[in-house]
Amino acid sequence: MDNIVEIVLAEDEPSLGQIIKESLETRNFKVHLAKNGEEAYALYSSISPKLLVLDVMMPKKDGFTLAKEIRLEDDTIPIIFLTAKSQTQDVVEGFTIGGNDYLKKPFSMEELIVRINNLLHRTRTQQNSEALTVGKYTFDFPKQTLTFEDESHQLTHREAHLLFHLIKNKNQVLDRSMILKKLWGDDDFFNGRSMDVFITKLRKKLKQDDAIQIINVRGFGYKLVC
Amino acid sequence: MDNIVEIVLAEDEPSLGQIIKESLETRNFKVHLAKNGEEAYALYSSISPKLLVLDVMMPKKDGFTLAKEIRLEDDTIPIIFLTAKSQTQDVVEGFTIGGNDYLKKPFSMEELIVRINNLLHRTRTQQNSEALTVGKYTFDFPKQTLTFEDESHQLTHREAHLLFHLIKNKNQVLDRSMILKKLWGDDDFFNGRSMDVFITKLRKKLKQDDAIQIINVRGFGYKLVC
DNA sequence: TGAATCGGTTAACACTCGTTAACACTGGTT
DNA sequence: AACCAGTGTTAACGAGTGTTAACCGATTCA
Repeated sequence: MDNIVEIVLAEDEPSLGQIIKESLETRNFKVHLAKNGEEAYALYSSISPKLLVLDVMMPKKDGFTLAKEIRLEDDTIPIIFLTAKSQTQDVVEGFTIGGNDYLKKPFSMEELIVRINNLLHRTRTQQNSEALTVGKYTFDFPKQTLTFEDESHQLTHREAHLLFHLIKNKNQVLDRSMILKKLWGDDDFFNGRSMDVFITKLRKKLKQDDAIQIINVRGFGYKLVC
Repeated sequence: MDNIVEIVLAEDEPSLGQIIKESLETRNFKVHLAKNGEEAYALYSSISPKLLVLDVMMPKKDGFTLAKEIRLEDDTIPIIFLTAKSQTQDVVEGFTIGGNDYLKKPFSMEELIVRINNLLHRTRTQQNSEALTVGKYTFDFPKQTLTFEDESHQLTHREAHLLFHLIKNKNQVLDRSMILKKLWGDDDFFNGRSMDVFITKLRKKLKQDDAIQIINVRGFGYKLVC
């Protein structure tokens, strides 16, 4: 019932990052520290944390940009921005809709912890384990199982993630390079070919319901229709 | 040693009461059915059951009132309330302190049985240890026992620690090298293989509930889902 | 029409993990 | 001391997973 809460913290200033991490860990949070936006995204994808704390100004990918990407996938996960004094108020406030909040630097650890607990309690009521459906299939993402009538198949991690995004964007074109960056971390030739292989695998596993198709849009990406 | 557990069930809707009674009796509980609060109190007094299952809305005496009276005499006996949808969350939760729990109608028999077993097991081990639950299992970390229905198994030290962390991070990926450092002190090749062996052992011991799975995330770690 | 490119598919490969069993170590018993 | 049971580590093999390579058809555009 009382799981340890995992948090991804993105802060490019190493010593500050370390201090925050340690402070939060004394409060029984499990903190994964990233030193830029890209790292934070990778951690977010692999760990599925309960909450994100993002410095706004970071190399590689700033906090706002990162938050926008994450909101495409999950529009409930709480995000707390750490903003410098120079950030103008209205820009920051634009981002505090949804499950967001922000803290101006410098801040006290207590303030941060209070906000984290507020946001966590606000969302504790809803759970994320809803079964997704594709045609006559049922797909349980956390369990990585794909069920057709009474037969369940276990999917691999990659297959499950790819299918998850296809379903989330059902009947829309899923951008090739976006999905590559999301799942593989980088859009290069080999990763692209690798993804094509997984599309083939998913097509095989989904062909029991021939209303389902994964259509290629040459040069753009794939679209799951059903 | 393990006498048959006696339960008093108070439910004013006769057919539902009968169904619950019969279901529980297939699980080797002896169930005494009352059709209102007063009857239930009489049964409680004469039988001294190990546990009570009380519908909240009943004629003559409602479940909460009855529970308050019983608590005057015995403040440890586990009580499970059956609540209708209309009951507000906070009123119900106010009663879940002490040895209480509640179930919202409609519920599955499985849910009820899991809660009964949890509560029975918790009182057997008294306050010193809070029982963790995984699916239909109950796990007592300090005692290193894993219980499924009425069968308890002793876990070894390593098994128990590993399971503990998996449960604490339920539905999240448990980082391979982090758990190795925590339990083995070092992340090297042999320790890694050793951990894999223990994962196998835990899977075997958890396979009586096939809703529970320990999923591998290649390169990252393991995730317990249920 | 022909060249270039993209994607579909299969198979080979490297690597990680699953599983079983043998082994070593510990502490307790006879 | 010899024995034993329980626990955890190491070894070995096989299966599973994901990447790379290779070949081919399809599409696009000059």
